[in-house]
Amino acid sequence: MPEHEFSKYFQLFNEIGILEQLSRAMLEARLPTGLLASHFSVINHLIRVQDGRTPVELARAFQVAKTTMTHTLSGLEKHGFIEMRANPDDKRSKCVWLTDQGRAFRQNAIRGLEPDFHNLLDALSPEDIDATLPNLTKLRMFMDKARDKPS
Amino acid sequence: MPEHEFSKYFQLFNEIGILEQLSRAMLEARLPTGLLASHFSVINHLIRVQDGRTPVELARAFQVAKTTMTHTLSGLEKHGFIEMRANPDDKRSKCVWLTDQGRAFRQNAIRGLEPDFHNLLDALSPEDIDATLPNLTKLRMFMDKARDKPS
DNA sequence: TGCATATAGTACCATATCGCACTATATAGT
DNA sequence: ACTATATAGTGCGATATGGTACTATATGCA
Repeated sequence: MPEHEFSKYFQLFNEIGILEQLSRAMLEARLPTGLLASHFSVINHLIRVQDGRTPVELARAFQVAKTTMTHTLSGLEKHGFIEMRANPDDKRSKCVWLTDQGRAFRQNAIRGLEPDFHNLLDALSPEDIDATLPNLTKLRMFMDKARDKPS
Repeated sequence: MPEHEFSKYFQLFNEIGILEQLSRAMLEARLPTGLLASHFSVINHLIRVQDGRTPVELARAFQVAKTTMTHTLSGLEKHGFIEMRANPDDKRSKCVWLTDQGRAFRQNAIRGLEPDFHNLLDALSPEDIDATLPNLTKLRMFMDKARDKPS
């Protein structure tokens, strides 16, 4: 692979890394003290795919260690945003259910982000996003699929 | 801001977050045990902007806490990849200098990434990157500029 | 010059994340 | 049914990162 081509992928991942940091900071600035992007992401995921997921399913979805997910969930439970109930299908397992407060937490965070996103209209139009997002999705799906294969 | 527009920004940052995690894992798989993406990034930055930077300059460049950078640098020093020398212009301060081993560490990591990037050709062509990268750069520069302003 | 304030680096503590090991339960093969 | 193996969740220890407070030095201003 020629240097100039290598460099393009390198730059792409570099921008992605910086943007991740900036966007995480933007989100966390809108969250109550003690709550992080990881907490929001889990709640948001439970809304999207329906709650009742098990901790292991969530850990896989976010590609974090099981123990990390246990820790994140215990924080969410302490805030009353989720409830852990027994899994009727598997006595080893539990299911995670959203509470009304958990749903409200998500709504408030999203409402808080709206002015931030509004500001971004000056930097990147919705049409720009339309031109960008499909490529990122394509790359993400490929890397996601490839992640467990041998190198 | 209408919901479908809000949703575009939301999806964009979601993809960015997932891609950051996947690409970090890809990089770290190519690094020697005990070395993380943060270590590589600092060495890489020192190559790009010339070494001799101070820890505070590096912390600002990566937007991490000063203490985090101290910790990362101490790891790099332990591996013999950098040297910390007194700053002749400021007795409070130090300068970070690359060693030959530090430069070799970067070269090896980059060489290791080449097959990974090669595989990505199937997912995202260099032309796709050309269509994507400028938008990401635009967004990153805007957010970077906005990050210290009041909301 | 002298003093107030700002900055660089670090020690210390809190928390997030991860890997390992363990228990309880589930699943597969006989 | 029995046994071997796999899986779910958690306790524990290690490390990465961030915040606070401190010391030494720099800078700005009277």
